[in-house]
Amino acid sequence: MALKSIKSERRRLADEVYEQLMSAILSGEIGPDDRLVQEKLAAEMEISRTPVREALMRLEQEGVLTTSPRGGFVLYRISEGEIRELYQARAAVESQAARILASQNDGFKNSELRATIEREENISATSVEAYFNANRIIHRRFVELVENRYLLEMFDNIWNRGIAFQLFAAIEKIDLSNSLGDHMALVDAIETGDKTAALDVFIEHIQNGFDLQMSALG
Amino acid sequence: MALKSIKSERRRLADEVYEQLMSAILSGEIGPDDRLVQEKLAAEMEISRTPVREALMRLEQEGVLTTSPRGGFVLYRISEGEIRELYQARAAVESQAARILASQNDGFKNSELRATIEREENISATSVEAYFNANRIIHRRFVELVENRYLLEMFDNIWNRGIAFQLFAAIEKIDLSNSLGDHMALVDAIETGDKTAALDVFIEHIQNGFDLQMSALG
DNA sequence: GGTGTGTATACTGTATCCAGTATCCAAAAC
DNA sequence: GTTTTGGATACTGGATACAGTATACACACC
Repeated sequence: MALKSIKSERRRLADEVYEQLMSAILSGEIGPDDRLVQEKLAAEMEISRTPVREALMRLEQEGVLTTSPRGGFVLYRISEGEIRELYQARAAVESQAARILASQNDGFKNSELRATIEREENISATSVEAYFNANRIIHRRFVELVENRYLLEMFDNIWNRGIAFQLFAAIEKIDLSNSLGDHMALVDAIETGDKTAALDVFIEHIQNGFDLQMSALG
Repeated sequence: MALKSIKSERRRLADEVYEQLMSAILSGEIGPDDRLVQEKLAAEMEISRTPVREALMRLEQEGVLTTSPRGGFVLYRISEGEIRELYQARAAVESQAARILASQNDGFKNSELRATIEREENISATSVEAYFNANRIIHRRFVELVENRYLLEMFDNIWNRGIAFQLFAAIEKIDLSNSLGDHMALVDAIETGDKTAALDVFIEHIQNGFDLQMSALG
């Protein structure tokens, strides 16, 4: 007899709320002009304010939301300077991931990366979110393969902050089809086994993304 | 008439609790065998459970605490594998900081770094915490000077996780007096303006710390 | 003595309640 | 018409109340 544990890791209601809000933000259902008020949300979801409050505060702490002076929470409006900082932080995490992958130079991981890129860039998506997601999945895969929970956590943390504006995709979507070569080139660099080269290529790739972003914003 | 704003940025009670707990952990007042129970803490601090709960959950989310099966929270016991990951994450953040500082090669910042190292290593401290703190301040200064809030946030996040074990100081304290040269060498590398060299030196420095840590544990 | 079962206890998550504070609006004063 | 000001309103943070669940302990049974 081998019964499976049923308890499915004690889920808090707040987590549910958190996820719902996150996906509503990602899908654009919640926009920059929406004010999120505890009471309203609680009523809508037919639960009490307590778990809603928790979820909102967590999103605030993560930099996705901010308190509005009129009460309630709104999407955090990132400044131009912060965008630069965010890209720098991204570079730190992802380039270090690349460096590690290069030093491992694991054939299986490399082909896994290529497969992911292939798969995600072949999606026939038209919406911005779809592009954002594809790009995110590709970049995330590099970090996942390092098998370092903290790096991955930092990665998610950074990308979540850009979520409301699809920051890291706003431009890349324009020519995502062209960028296939770019992403593959990242794997190429890793495959040389040259740590420094791999790191540099990543930093450059991200720098390019930043430049495009900036020129797009004006 | 120029009156100063009085409102002193709306402080939440939960923040107070958070800080008290954090410093109690840092000072060792709260040890690995202590169980933190909402009701008890609330009673002790003479407030309700609500803000206590918030603070505890925040510490849990940050990886400092974890829920005990018997209820309550306890210090998160980091595994050996996680220590490796944590050092890797540190390397990502701090080496990228070094890279940026090298590219700026700002004389003022460099001397600021030297001053900090000088100051902190001259403390005549005997306690582990004091050493931990000095080391933390030194390393933090590098990241601060990059003026990137996300990098700094990641730095704090990482170091907070090691807090309960004074992870990053456990060894360095042994020969902190010898390590003055080491830290100064970091600045030297930055001062060459060679981005890659600066990055590599940092990675190596952190790697050394990890090796020492491991040999001490194992 | 060891093993299983029922019951008390401890502690949590969620709901509700209460009090304070900031915002908004509209009427009064200039 | 503009500014001041009193008061209603909206919303939050914190306290309290409630109910469910997991752990621990003691007693019964073999």
